[in-house]
Amino acid sequence: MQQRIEALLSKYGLTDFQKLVLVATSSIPKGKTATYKEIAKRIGKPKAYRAVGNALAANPLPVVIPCHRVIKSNGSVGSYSRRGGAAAKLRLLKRENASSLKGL
DNA sequence: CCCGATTCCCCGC
DNA sequence: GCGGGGAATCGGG
Repeated sequence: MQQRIEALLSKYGLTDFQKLVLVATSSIPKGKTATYKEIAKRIGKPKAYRAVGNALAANPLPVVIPCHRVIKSNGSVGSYSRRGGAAAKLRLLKRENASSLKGL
């Protein structure tokens, strides 16, 4: 479970906050998406939405952590690993979960 | 010290 | 009611 992820992240040299965010992200239910704020709230820092994005940006396990499932509060995908990646992320979400996206 | 995958509030029309 | 801009906030290098 997520516990496995935390142990894995530990060897990546990440901090507690990083691991916390990544684990919370990996815990996102299938067929659904979570907002940065939701993740921040989940880890106990509802105001750390920005830090949450930072943690996801350092996500060393993109195969275990569906960072593409994490979007903005207004329904937009926000950004991704690199510029323009948002389009791929949106496409991925539509193909994987078809969640409540904004619609481009 | 500065920046970053964000969010919310206020103002104007 | 809608759109745009600025400030606030948290952590990491």
